[in-house]
Amino acid sequence: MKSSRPKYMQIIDAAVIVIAQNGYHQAQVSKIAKQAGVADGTIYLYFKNKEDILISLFREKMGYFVEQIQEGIKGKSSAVDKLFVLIQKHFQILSEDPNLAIVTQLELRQSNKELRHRINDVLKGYLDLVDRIVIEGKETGEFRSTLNVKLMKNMIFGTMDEVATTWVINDQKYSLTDLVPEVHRLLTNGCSSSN
Amino acid sequence: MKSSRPKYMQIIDAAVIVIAQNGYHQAQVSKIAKQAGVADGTIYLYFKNKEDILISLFREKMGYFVEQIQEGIKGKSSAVDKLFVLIQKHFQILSEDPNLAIVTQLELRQSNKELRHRINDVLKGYLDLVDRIVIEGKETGEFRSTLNVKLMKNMIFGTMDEVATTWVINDQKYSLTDLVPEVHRLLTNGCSSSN
Amino acid sequence: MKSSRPKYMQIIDAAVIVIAQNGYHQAQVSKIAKQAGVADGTIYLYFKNKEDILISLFREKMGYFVEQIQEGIKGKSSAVDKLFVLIQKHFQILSEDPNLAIVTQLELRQSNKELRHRINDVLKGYLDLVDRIVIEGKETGEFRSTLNVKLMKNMIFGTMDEVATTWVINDQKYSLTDLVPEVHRLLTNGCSSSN
Amino acid sequence: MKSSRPKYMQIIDAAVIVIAQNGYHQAQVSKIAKQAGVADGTIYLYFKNKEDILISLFREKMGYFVEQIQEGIKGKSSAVDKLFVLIQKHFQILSEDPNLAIVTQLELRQSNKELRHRINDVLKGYLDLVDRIVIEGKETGEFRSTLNVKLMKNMIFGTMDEVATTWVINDQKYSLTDLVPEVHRLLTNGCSSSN
DNA sequence: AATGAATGAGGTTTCATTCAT
DNA sequence: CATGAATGAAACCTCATTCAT
Repeated sequence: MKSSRPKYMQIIDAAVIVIAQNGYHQAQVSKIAKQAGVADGTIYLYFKNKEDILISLFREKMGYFVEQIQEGIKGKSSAVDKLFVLIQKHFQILSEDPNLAIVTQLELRQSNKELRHRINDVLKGYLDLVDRIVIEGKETGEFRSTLNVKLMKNMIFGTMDEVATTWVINDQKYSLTDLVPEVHRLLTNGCSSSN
Repeated sequence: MKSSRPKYMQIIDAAVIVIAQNGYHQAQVSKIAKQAGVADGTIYLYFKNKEDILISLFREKMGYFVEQIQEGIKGKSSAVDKLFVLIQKHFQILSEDPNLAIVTQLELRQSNKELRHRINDVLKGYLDLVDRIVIEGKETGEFRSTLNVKLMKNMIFGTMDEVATTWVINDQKYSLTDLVPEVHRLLTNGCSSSN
Repeated sequence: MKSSRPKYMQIIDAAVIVIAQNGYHQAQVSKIAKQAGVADGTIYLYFKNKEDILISLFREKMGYFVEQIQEGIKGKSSAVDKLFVLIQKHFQILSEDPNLAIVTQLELRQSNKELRHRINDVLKGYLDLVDRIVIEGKETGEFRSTLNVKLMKNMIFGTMDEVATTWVINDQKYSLTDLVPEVHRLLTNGCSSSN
Repeated sequence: MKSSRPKYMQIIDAAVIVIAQNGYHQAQVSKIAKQAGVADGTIYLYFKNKEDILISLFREKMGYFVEQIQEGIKGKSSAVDKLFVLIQKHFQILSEDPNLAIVTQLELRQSNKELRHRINDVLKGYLDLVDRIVIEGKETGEFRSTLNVKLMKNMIFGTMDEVATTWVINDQKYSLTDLVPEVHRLLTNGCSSSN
C-alpha cells in the first residue's frame, strides 16, 4: 500500500488509538473505521485485510524506530555509546506515544502465531541494528571476544522489552528514560560488583 | 485444587498437547476433551470454564518451576551460584517438555488481557524467587550495592524469556541448556571486555 | 409411581420449593435432588423423567384442590353457594402455600406445549367440578337457562386464575381470601348496576 | 424503533410463523432468519438479541390491539358499548391471524420470567384501556358504584384470555367472534338468572 | 473512490439421563 | 435401593469481508 495516500496513515493512527483504548480483541474493523472517519469498506481499499493493518502499523512505527536510532548512532564512535543511544531512543519513542507503547508492548502480543511471525520479520530490521552494534563492539575490543552475538542480542532486546513492558503495565507512571543509564550499565557490566 | 483427581491433570496435559499442536486459537474445548479421552461435559466437572483450564495449566506448571528451582538453590551458598541454578532449571524444564515450551513461550501470550493478568499473578511467585536472589547478592556484596533490583529482575527474566522464545521459534533445534553458562556470564558481567 | 413411598412426596415437595425459589428454568434435577436430600439418580427410581416430576406435582396438588372443594360443597344445597365455596377454597389453598402459588400461577406456565397439555388433562378433573356446578345452577333455575356452560366455565376459571396471578405477581402482599365475596358477586351478577 | 425499515417487520412476521409452527423452544434464530429470507447475522442488525425479537413482536402486535380498540370505542358513548367493542376487537384480531393467536395465547407464555416481565410492561397499555372503561362505567352509573375496578379488570381480561386460549387449544375450529355477545353478557350480568 | 448493509461460519457451556458400583 | 461421575447434543451471537450502488 502506498503511504502517500493520506487515509493510509489516518487508518493506522486510528488503529493505534482503538487498540490502545479497547484492547486487541475489542478492536473491530468497524471501530477502527469509525475512529478514522471512514466507512468500513474503505479500509479494504488501503489494506488487504485486518492483519495487514496491524503489520503495516508495526512496520510504519518500527521503521521510525530504526530511522531514529540510525540517526542517533551516526555521530557515536564507540559501540558502548551506540548501545546507549539505542536504549535511549527506544525508551524515548515509547515514552512519546503512550498509546503506541500499549499497543506494541501489550496488545499486539495477543495476535496469532501467523501474525507474530510476520511482525518478527519486521523486527528483523531493528534486531540487525542491534547485531551490528554488538559485532562492532567485539571488533573494537570494547566487548569481550568470546561474546555470543545472538545471546547478547537476546539480552539487549529481552531486557529493554521487559523493562518497557513492566513500565506499561504500571501505567507508565514513572519516567522510562530515567532508567536508561542503569539499563545500559547492566547490559555492559552485568550485576557483579567486580566490574 | 482438584489435582488429586486423576482426570484433572489428564485434562491439563491434554490442553498442553492440543495448544502446542493447534495453536491457542484453535484449541477448542472439544479437541482438548477428545485428547484427554473424556466427554466435553466432563471438562466442566473439573474446571469452571475454558479460561480456568489455562490458568490452572499455568499454575500447575509454574508451580513445578518454582518448586524445582527452590530445590536446586537450596544447596547453593552464593547468589551467583543460585542465579546459575535458576537459569539452568528454567532452561532444563523447558527443554524437557517441548510442548510446554511452545505453550508458555508462544501460545499463552495470545490470551486476552484478563487472562494474562491472572497469569501474571501466578508469575509473581516465580519473580519473587528472582527478587530474593538479587537482594541476597547485594547483601553478600557479590552484586554491586547500587544495583536497581527491579531492573535487574527485568534483565534476568527478560533475557531468559527472549533466549527461550528465540529457541522455540527456531523449533528447539539446538540445545537450550548448553547456553546456560554464557547467559549466566552475560547477566553477571555484561558484554564488556573489561570484566 | 407409588405415592406410598415416602421419598416420592419428599421429591415433589422439594420440587415445589426449588421451582418457587429459582424459577422453572433454573430448577435443575440436581437442585431438586439436593433439596430432597437424595442423589440425582434416585429421582429416576421414583419418576420416569423430569417432566414426570412436574406432572406428578401438579396431579398431587390439584387432587388436593378437588378433594377440598368437593368436601366443602358437600353441605351446600345451592349452586350459588357452591360457587362461593369453590372460590373460597381455591383462594384459600393458594394462600396457605405461597410457594405452591408461585409454582402453579407463574412458573409451571413456562413449561412446553407437551407438558402443558398433560397438565391440562389433570386440570380436567377440576374443571369438571366447575362444570357440574354451572349445570346444576341452570337446572335449579339459579342461573339463566340460556347460559353457555363452556363460556361460564371459562369465565369462572379465567377470573379466579387472573385474580390469583395478579396477587402472586404483587408478591402476595394483600389477602387473597378477602376478595372472595366480590369475585363471587362479579361472577354471579357481573358489573352492571342493574343487578 | 427501526420499524421504518422493511426487514424489521419482515423478521417479526417470520418469528410469528416460526414460533406458531415449531413452538417457542424450537424457534431458533436460524429458523427465523431462514423464514425471513435473510442471513442469521442480519437479525442482529435489527434486534439486540433473540429476546428483543420477541418483545418487539409483542409490542408491535399489542400496539395494533390498542390502536384498533381505541379506534373502535371512539364512537361509542356508553361503557357497556365500549366493553362490547373491546371484546369484539380482541377476538377479531386473534381470529384474523391464527398464527399470532397461537403465539400470544400459548407459545409466548413459556418465556422466562425476565421476558414475561417485559411483556407485562407492554400489556400495561392494554390493561389501562380496560381500566378506563370500567372507571367510566362507574361514573356514568352503568356499573355499580361498589365495583372493585382491579377485580373487574381481572375478570374482563381473565375471561377473554381463557376463552381465547380454549379456542386456540381446540385448534380454532369454531368461530371466536360468535362468542362476543355471550361473553359480553356474562361480564355485565354474570350467570345469575335474576338479571 | 467511497459507502455500509448484508453475509454466514464457528465454539463454549448446560443439564437431563445413565449405569457401574 | 441408592449413588454421583460421566455423558454429549444443541444454539446464540460476533465480526471480518464483500459488493451493489
